[in-house]
Amino acid sequence: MYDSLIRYIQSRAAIEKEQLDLICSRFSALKTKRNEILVRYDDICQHYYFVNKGCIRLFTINKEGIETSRFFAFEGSFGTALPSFIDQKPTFEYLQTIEKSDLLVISRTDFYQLVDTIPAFEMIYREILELGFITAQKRIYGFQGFNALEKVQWIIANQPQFLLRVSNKMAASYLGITPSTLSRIKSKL
Amino acid sequence: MYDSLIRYIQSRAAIEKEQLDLICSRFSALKTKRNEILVRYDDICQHYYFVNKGCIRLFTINKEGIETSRFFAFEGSFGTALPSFIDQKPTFEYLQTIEKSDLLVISRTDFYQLVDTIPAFEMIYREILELGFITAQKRIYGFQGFNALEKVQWIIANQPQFLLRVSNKMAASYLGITPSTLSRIKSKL
DNA sequence: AAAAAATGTTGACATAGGACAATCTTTATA
DNA sequence: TATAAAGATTGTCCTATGTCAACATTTTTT
Repeated sequence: MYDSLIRYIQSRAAIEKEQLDLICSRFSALKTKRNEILVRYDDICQHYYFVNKGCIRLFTINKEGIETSRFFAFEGSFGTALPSFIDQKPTFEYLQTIEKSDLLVISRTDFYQLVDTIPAFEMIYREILELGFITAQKRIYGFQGFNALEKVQWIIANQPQFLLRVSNKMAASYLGITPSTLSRIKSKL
Repeated sequence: MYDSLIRYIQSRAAIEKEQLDLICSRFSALKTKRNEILVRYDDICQHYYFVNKGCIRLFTINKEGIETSRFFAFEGSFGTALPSFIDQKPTFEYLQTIEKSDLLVISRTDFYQLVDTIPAFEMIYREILELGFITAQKRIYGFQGFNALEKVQWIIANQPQFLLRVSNKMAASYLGITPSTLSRIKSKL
């Protein structure tokens, strides 16, 4: 059950077995259905999730009812409504599993307790933040000035599995284009 | 000289005078001219900058010679070419002071040494990353689906001083619109 | 398995904002 | 201070992509 998480940690930091066990002991298993909502608009996010199997999606719904996908975490990666998790303010977004999924969950309290007591875990969190920051930067500046075709080519180059795993509608809303436009572009590739 | 930096740190973490002095001792003063380049395209970023006075800008120039502004740091904040600073890969971007500025500079080596030895400093860096992450998210998702007018309104609401401090050209390239469009919008506000 | 709902595709049309160019204004340089 | 260079503004025109609608396909529910 913890195999993937252990691999994740060991590939990023040298750590003793005892501490690794301590970390794992703070995560519990959670099985979810397709389209199950984990965090709602007004919730304050209290958990960090690790995806063993499936996929979680972070998204918003605006006043016109249009969904915008913000972030996807696939197998072997962490995800949550991070701004709310950090600041403990309402998320103003939704977190869901878009497929039947196996997750590992840790509470915020336990998470920060591990961050504060296990240097290797602190380092891993710092790396998640650094990487998240860099990814966000690339997303902003990669997309700045890109037209629809270039955005699609970018996502194919950077996350080859993305268009295969995610519905057109979700993919389009992630790329900031309409499903019609994405459909037209795909037919010409 | 260190007043602003000390205020920055003390407002974010409880810290003893001794450690505060140690931190300050690792920063040295740097006076720069308007449009002085601090980091070039092929450089690997080796310094973190704190702005006492003036403003630093991070930007790129694409193959057609068009500049895109990525980030601005004004008085009392930190800035650098963070992805390169973190990963020690070429920046592929430029860092400059857009006005005559007074900066404090710390080397990467000293910076990470402070992160690893002074918990309060580690916490501040983590906060910078968390905040940077949140800001980047807001920038992405705030702008996703915004038209030009909404982008301008957003920047006025979120960084009121921005349009006053920064040239039209730089502001437009930050917002991902042309100077013409920005000009037209401002005339209708 | 049938019916209903959601999603995907494709066409016709409309429009926001980019490209380019002509001034005007501010800033830099000699 | 004069001249040159860079930036800002505004007009005209054009294109990428959005909107809306019709139909096709896939998924969900009964």
